[in-house]
Amino acid sequence: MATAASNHYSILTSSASIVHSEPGSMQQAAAYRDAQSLLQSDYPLQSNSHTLSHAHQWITALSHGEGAPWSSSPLGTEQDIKPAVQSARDEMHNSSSNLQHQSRAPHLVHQTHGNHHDNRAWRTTTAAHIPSMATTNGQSLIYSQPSFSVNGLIPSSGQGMHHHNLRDTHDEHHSPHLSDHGHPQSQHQHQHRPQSHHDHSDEDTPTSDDLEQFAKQFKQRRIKLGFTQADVGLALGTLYGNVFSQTTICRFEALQLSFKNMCKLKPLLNKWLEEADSTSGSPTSLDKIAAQGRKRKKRTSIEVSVKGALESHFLKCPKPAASEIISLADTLHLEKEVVRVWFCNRRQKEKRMTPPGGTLPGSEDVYGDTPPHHGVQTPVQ
DNA sequence: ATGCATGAGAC
DNA sequence: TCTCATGCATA
Repeated sequence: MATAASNHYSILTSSASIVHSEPGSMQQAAAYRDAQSLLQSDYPLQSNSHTLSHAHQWITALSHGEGAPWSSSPLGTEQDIKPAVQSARDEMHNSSSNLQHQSRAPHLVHQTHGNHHDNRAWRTTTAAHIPSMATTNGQSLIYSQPSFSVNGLIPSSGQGMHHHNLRDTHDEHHSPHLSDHGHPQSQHQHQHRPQSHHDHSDEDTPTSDDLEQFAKQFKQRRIKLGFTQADVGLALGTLYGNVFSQTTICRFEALQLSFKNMCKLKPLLNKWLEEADSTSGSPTSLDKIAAQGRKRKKRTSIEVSVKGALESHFLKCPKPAASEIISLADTLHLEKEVVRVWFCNRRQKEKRMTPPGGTLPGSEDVYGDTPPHHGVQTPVQ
């Protein structure tokens, strides 16, 4: 208890903290129980009436908001609209995606009309040509890259050493190559392309199905090849100059990133898969970079009860005003900053493709619906 | 695997 | 001050 109040900054000198991410992780978050887990798994503390009403709210939002504003905005405000609209958009986005997944039959959902509300990152241009990969997939979607040495993958044996661009001092900014496509979010990565190019079947915005499929396949292969999530993250660094952490790879596999982010990472991971596949057989030596000391606020652990309080506030008001945050912080005996960040993270969580949470087995039929599609149940080990 | 945190960029 | 991408630290 009394967390937060006494946090200090720890100067850590620890080294290589992440070297193990067991290849045998067998928890596959059942992908689409969205609303389910979203409403339940997080805070079972709340009453059902609460959760249900929340869900209902979403449904309402959806029914009247078919033509999502962000679905057709060509350029400019593709990221966010306005605070007011924003929240509405949030809910709509979620509800729509949730509902979509719930009510849909195995596949065939996208296409049909060029506008599925699920998106905000994939600009509805056309999502009707992708299924080809979703079903058979594999690596038909690799785009030609200059040419990267494989040592990004297999730093080991014959290679000796490689230069990994340290990500430790990440405060500088990610990496040189990122500037390639501008900046992460609001820019335009490569999404303003009408269709001038063809050949690559890859850059097309994938559908949520595509992403799900790919993520699964990716994980399988990765495991089969004996790489950890951390390995992949590092390999991407050597291949592309963008190092990613175990966390990010993990979230990708679990579809816990935003659509946009998923779309951005997919090509990279796909490329990695290709490389890894072609060079499978070679040994892998893990060469981890020890973290350098860096100041970082100690992670505040918020008590369960306090979390519950925050959560209920969130349900009422996902975007509390500064003053509200302050009073809340005061009430809960937390730092204002902690509360603020909590809400930010909470909102962000709402926007993920698939909410985290174990999705309790057995209690999922609340919506009379069921999981899932993909007729190919690949045992993800 | 995930919770809390950081920082850049957009309002 | 928010969003968004990302990751250290930790459960």
